Amino acid sequence: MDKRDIVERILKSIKESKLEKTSITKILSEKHESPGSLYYHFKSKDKMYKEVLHYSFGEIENSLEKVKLRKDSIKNLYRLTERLINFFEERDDILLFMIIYKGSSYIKSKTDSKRFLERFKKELEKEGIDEELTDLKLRAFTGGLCEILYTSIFIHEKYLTEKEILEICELFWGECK
Amino acid sequence: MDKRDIVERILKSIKESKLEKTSITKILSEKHESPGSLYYHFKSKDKMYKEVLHYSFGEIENSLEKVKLRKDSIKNLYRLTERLINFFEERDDILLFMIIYKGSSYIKSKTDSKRFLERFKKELEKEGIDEELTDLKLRAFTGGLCEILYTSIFIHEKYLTEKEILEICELFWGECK
DNA sequence: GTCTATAGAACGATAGAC
DNA sequence: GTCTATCGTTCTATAGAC
Repeated sequence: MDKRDIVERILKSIKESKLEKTSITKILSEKHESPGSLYYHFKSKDKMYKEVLHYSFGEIENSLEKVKLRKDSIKNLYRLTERLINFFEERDDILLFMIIYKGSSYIKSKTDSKRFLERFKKELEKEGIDEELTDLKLRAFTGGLCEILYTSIFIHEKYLTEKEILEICELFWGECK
Repeated sequence: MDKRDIVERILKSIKESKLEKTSITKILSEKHESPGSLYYHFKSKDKMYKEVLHYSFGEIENSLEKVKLRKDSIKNLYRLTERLINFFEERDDILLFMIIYKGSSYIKSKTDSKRFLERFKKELEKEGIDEELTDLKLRAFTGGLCEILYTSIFIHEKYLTEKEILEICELFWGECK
């Protein structure tokens, strides 16, 4: 058992049992382990959840960093969006956590600093849109995308079609010339 | 104490203490009441949360119903959006609940039937957009709007400016001619 | 319809052996 | 680094008096 293992188990448990029913007792009892070993790695449940948040943001960033960007800006936004969608469809546990973590008492910090959005931001800056509008757009994008993916994956239980992905891109980034 | 009172107290507690720390014991102890009276009104915590969801959707619907619609469609979408924003700024407890309820184990139903979106849908239909795209747009709108409002109200602790509201409308509904 | 009292389970966290 | 055992608290829910 290591930190990463604990974080992954918390994500799994949240997806299956939601926030209130995700407990230390529970994630241990599955594999008949003991709390002692868990508290060796983390001092408290607070610290565990903070690590879950940090890990989740990190995974998204890592995934986006693999996208090779070119010089023509709009296509870059399309590529980044596509990758983000693929990531969340693979890691629907992280998707759910991204949506609901604001409701957890274990994450008290008011920061919502989504560093992974920086890559999108840089592309938008190339187009010369003023910063305030860019931020608004990016918040609309993350919120909107998460809601769309949540409904598709968890309610309708299917992935987005290529057509839908294209429509999302056009909605937020404009038409691809 | 009646059903509505209990629901309001749960919303208040979630806003202040988040999901895991919102308990029957807690919402009672504030006013030194007893669990007996609470369980007279609701059979279980599940039922209470279901009522919170139902009540929250209802409040949004009631608020939107007061918007007088005219024949020119785009302005109607603007008016509805403005009212929705005003509502959520007044009822930030309901806003938070709308965002995070998916993470609660007490709300097991997979329905996300947001009836309050029907009013927006009808306006979009007038423009002759196909239904699939309309649904996508509406999901993007709700998710995006909630994320924007969450960041503004809970992180930056301020309301949206008129300019920002206009930009949101333009982003989702196109320019107002 | 609200109270007191309490059952019975689950929780987070710790101490100390190995 | 993982184990067993357990402390003290809090939880949902119920029974029965008023």
